[in-house]
Amino acid sequence: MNLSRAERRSRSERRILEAARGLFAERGFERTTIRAVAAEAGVDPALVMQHFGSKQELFSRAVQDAPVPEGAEPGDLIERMLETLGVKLSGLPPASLAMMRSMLTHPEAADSARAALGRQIDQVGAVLSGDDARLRAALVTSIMIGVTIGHQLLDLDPLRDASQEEIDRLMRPCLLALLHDQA
Amino acid sequence: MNLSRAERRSRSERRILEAARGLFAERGFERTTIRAVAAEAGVDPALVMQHFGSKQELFSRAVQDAPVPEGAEPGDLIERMLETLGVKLSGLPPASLAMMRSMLTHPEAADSARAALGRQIDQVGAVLSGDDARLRAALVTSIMIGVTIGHQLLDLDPLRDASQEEIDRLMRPCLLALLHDQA
DNA sequence: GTCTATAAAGGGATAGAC
DNA sequence: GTCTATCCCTTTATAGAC
Repeated sequence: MNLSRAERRSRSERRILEAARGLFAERGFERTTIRAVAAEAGVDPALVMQHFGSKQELFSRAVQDAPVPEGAEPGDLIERMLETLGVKLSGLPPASLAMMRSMLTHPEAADSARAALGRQIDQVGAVLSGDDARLRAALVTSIMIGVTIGHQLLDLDPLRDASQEEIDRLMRPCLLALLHDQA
Repeated sequence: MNLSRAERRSRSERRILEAARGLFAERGFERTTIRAVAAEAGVDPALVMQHFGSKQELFSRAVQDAPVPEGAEPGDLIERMLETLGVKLSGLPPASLAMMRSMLTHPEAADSARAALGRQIDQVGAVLSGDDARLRAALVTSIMIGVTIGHQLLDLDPLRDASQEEIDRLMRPCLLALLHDQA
């Protein structure tokens, strides 16, 4: 039984996007080639272009679902933060990894990241009180990025070997010190 | 009065290295071209190759002085840490920026960074007590990376606008919570 | 819808003149 | 020591056949 054009098309697209996410996450934008994506997806390089028009567009589409991970709504902010960190340290979605991997070298990725992080900072900042609310929010956000990079992208030994509970336990007072109201 | 060959050579080398550091710091390894380095240094592209043999070698030489910033010797660890952070947030040397900028996408840079960070983690860990000394050291190190990236490479608004004293004041209890002895 | 062929550009590296 | 000229490979992107 044959598939319709549309079915085949969207099936190819999905496979290409998946392959792209994986490679962008692994190698970053510059070192990922259309050819490699096509090979990984088991299709022809020209097909990738046919579907997405350009490498940049492919990147945008592959990454758009999950910019840099957000998800800090009011509530038990710290617990939410740790929860998010937990997600980050276990199974951060490939799209987010791709974003982070590329944000220091690819200008467009940097812009997206800045925008996404800005939103997150605003969200967290809105929950905090004090003149320095946004600054504290920015520091917390940066800290989360640092731990995520150390763990997921640089693969630092002690972080890789640690259980999530341990990291939780150690990071909680640290985040608390930064988020807790103070002059 | 003419300069000797050796003098001219080392003068060129210095200018090339300076230009390379700047561009690697700004754009990362992949997006920095030999041609651009040469233009920035006001020399011929071929001369760059003549001096350094390959782009990779140029990168290594440009970055070797200051891998990822270390400098955490025993003593008042936290104050040292903050001091280092202060340096990072004001005038981190271009070589270190180049290193950080490239460490997520350039495999060789990643290796160097891992090694340098590993040394730093060991140093900090040696000062701490408890089974989780190394893990705490790794977290502190990652935090410093995160704040530095947010400030220097991503240029997050609240961090750019903040004074060093403010950041100091906010980060101190945060680092203290992580470094202070506990079960 | 997918592939072949190829255009077009960019960039690392080399040989040799000056 | 430095520059000119150039090779050659890689990669994105396009045109058109099947």
